[in-house]
Amino acid sequence: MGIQAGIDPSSASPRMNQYETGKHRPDPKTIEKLCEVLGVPVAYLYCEDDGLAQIIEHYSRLTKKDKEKVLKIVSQNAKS
Amino acid sequence: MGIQAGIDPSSASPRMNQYETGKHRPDPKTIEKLCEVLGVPVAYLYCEDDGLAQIIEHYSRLTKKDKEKVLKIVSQNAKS
DNA sequence: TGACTAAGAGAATCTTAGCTA
DNA sequence: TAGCTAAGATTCTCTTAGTCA
Repeated sequence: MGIQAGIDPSSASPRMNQYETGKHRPDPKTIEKLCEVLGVPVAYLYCEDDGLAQIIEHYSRLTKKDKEKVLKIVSQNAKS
Repeated sequence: MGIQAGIDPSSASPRMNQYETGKHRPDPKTIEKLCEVLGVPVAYLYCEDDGLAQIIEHYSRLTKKDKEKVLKIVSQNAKS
């Protein structure tokens, strides 16, 4: 289709292969939609560090208290 | 220049304006280079949540013990 | 049938040239 | 001079058509 109004199922297979082989990357709009469907923040896909990836994946589901705990650890360490 | 072999200083000004006005976004290679220069992980730029952004910004500088503490909080909460 | 690839179409950014305060 | 914009050149992805196991 001419106008890009969503993800076209008929070309999903070639695109996935192009991503996997490294020939192309998904463009930003596609990345956003993938993340919506997957229920993860966009930042998650740009993460090389596995530990950081876990944090990003679960951060939004943390309780307020646990978010505070994490931020405290991070900001205390940032001072030094 | 024909070949894209880096960030061209002579067109930096229009590009920054195009990013600021929302007319264009930086392409992925440019984003990577910007993050190298800024010393932040790529994921940092894709972060809407300020708390999470702080975590990403400082995570790589945490001590091993503090990384473990953070991961513990995240994984405990993920179970429920 | 499903996984994968090549090549052209289409859409996005980058560059140049020029305008505005 | 610095900041900003328009439009074409360039580069990249997406689609189609087709091959291969």
